[in-house]
Amino acid sequence: MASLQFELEYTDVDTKARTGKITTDHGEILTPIFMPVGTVGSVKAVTQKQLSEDVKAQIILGNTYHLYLRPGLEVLEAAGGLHEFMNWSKPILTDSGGYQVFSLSGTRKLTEEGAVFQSHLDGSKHLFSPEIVMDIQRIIGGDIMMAFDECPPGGSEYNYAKTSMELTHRWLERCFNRFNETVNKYGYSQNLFPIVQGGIHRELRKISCDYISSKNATGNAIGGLSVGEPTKKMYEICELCCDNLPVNKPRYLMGVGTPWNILECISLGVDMFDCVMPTRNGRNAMLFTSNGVINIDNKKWEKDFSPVDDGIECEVSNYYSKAYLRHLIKAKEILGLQIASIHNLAFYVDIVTKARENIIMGTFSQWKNEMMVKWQRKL
RNA sequence: UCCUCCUUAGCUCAGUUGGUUAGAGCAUCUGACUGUUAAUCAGAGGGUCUCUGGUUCAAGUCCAGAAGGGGGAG
Repeated sequence: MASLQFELEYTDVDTKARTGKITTDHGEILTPIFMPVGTVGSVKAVTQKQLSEDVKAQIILGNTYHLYLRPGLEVLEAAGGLHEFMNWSKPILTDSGGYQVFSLSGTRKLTEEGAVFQSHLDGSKHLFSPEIVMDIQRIIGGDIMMAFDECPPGGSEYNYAKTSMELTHRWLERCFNRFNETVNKYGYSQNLFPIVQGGIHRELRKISCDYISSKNATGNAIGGLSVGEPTKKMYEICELCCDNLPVNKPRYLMGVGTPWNILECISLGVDMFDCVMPTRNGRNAMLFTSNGVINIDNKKWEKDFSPVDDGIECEVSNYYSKAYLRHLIKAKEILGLQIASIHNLAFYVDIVTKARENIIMGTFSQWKNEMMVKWQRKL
């Protein structure tokens, strides 16, 4: 079984956008790609069949911290890994818990050794060291494992960002050591992606990019963005990172973002995205559509029997009406959450698919501008 | 015909012994949500307290009528 391969295909003439093909033991991924987030082995409100057939997802995420706490490693190992456990035969990427260092900062302690989390489920304490996180991800069995990093808040000043980045780098060394001295458990290869940090400080990001690149990993990630910094800053740092990471390896921008964030960052050279927004905001009645962003909760949709979105190829989006979906959401029916989530995810996947097509056709820049104008128009 | 209870926000209702700008839930509308502790959170608008008189320094609160409605007795 071979490690992940990345084949760079087309590069846009006007921007730094590019298309490519990632090959894993669970199949191919065409880039740019958006990866639905399935934290606990479930993309909330969406079945695996719907993910494949309606959303057309090529790869999904799982989360080390959450899966470790529940169902736990015994169950995951007995199941034969997360693919088997959840019946998902396409690629899986597992986040390391580095984001939880940020999002659960109130219930964890950081040391050189690692992070001690206090479980949000029962209050019990758990050490996440780079080594332990590698071991856990071996058991979960994702095709792509993420390095254990510290994700500092977006506003962190230089000194903190520097200290944090250096810790992340030392942890990275330990991650690779452990990764290299262990093997996969289920017969297919796993890959370890290191993560660039450095906050919003250009010089730190440059240092981090160089260090991360030196690991010669099969793919590289940009972390620590979309965590409170201004959007302009995010783009600036994202561009700097893309410029300083290997050209012939996939670049994964973690946690980003809105559809317009994604198009912008594709134009800067990002290949892979993931974000909770389509599912979480969908559950909160925010719909991303071909005609703009709408709040399906509003009374104005009460008698609008037109499809949720007929501008994308998704049966669910084409089939159900806005009025019906509004009714379901208002009535707090589970089906409403399902339709909203499936639609938003399908829209996200559609956006990156169209981005890919336009890059190949050489019309990316023009198409992107048209989309940007469209999204500013709120229905 | 009599007795009794009710009438406060679009809806369903709280409003202590009469005492600051009359509250809640839902609904409506705004925000927020970016490697998920979130089917969540935050906020705004909206009321001649059914009407007419009266008592009182002061009435959604007390009194008398009227109107509409619920229940009961003939």
